Amino acid sequence: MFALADCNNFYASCERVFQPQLENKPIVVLSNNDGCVVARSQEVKDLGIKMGVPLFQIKEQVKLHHIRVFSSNYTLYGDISNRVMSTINQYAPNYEVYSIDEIFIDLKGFEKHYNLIDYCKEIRYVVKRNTRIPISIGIAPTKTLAKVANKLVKKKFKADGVCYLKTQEDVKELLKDFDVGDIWGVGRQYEKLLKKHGIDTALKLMNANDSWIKKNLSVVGLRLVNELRGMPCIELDEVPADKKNICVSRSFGHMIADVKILEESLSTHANTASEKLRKQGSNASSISVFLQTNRFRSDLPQYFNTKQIELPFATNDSANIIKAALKGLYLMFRSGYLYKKCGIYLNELTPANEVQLNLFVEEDSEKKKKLNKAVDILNTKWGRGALKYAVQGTEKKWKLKNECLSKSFTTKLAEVPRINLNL
DNA sequence: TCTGGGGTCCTAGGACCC
DNA sequence: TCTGGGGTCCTAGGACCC
Repeated sequence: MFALADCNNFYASCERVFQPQLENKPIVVLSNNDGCVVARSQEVKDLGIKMGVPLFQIKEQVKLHHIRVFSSNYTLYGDISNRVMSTINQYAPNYEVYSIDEIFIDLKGFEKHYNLIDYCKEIRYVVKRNTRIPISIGIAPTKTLAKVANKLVKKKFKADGVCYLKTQEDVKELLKDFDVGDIWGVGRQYEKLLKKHGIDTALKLMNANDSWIKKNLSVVGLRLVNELRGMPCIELDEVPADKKNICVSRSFGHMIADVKILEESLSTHANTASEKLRKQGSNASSISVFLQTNRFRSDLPQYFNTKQIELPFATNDSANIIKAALKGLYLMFRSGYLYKKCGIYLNELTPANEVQLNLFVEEDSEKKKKLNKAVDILNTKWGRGALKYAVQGTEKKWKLKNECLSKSFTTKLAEVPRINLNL
């Protein structure tokens, strides 16, 4: 038996934690660069504002309904997420943190000692009490059904906050009018295909023909169908696997023509990517970098390019990776364009303790490894970017737009809320 | 004016081997 | 006219997730 706990309107709820005056007020949270809506409070969902719309397209509604607008504050959301997760895992030793606002927990055997609905209601109550974040919980025999149950809480059983698909009859009854496109693993393309063939509900998908599913939706689809039938095919992933690729990219706050500023931006992304690589204890054997103009500006000349650079040996040294990234940049760069975005991928990741020796090139020295370690420790202590490479520059002319950023209430001493007491 | 970022898995098809 | 059979590895592209 699994449960999926999911934070309601997570980013919007985080903004309310230290600003209770926002309770019951419409809130949207924007993507990086204050571009698109990536999170909405219930009030905004009720207004019919869709996920992912660009802010400029809803300017009128924002004004009309006094919608509070926030830039995304991942420092805050990440910290609140950790608090929610650690509260929940006190109730379930086996769990998988699936995303910033979702956690699967293993409830196998719990039904012998507890009423599962009451147990999950208590989790909800304590999470709300400890963190002020409202959550919903779906309980079912497979992860896919737990996802369905979780969605049903929001659609049908909001007041309960918990939905338990206990028997096969419950499942059939509730899947009967559950839209096939709302199932975990059915995206836009599969939804279109399934509906074209008359499979428009979860129940119909559950009863679909196996070989047709395998042929059209591959083994992934077949697994999904079996999960709907109550046959667990997707296990709890308790230890997150090492990343196989690491990507760091950002749009610029303004369009950029100057290669000097591109150097600063790309080397900063290369440095961040190297930090991530060291954090998971891996090396990269090759990187690729990309550079692109603003694809929405059809009035401007467009350019996109990407370059793959083989590293002489597997490394996680920032200096090596920055050097390779810049080499790629010089190969790609063409003057006369206004650029909007660049980024780096680290590929062919291998464990850092298994470096293949190269007969002709000397691999990273102990000295370099110590240097990176020291830099990482200092940046952890004093904040990202406390120590950086000169090529990263100091002006950050390329930096993101985030004009509506709330404070880092829980992670920056200077921004911790103050309370005046008149005793 | 203005349009996000970071991942995974699977399959088909080509290149190559004997 | 007519041209085998079986396998691996790699990559690009397409699907999905948050």
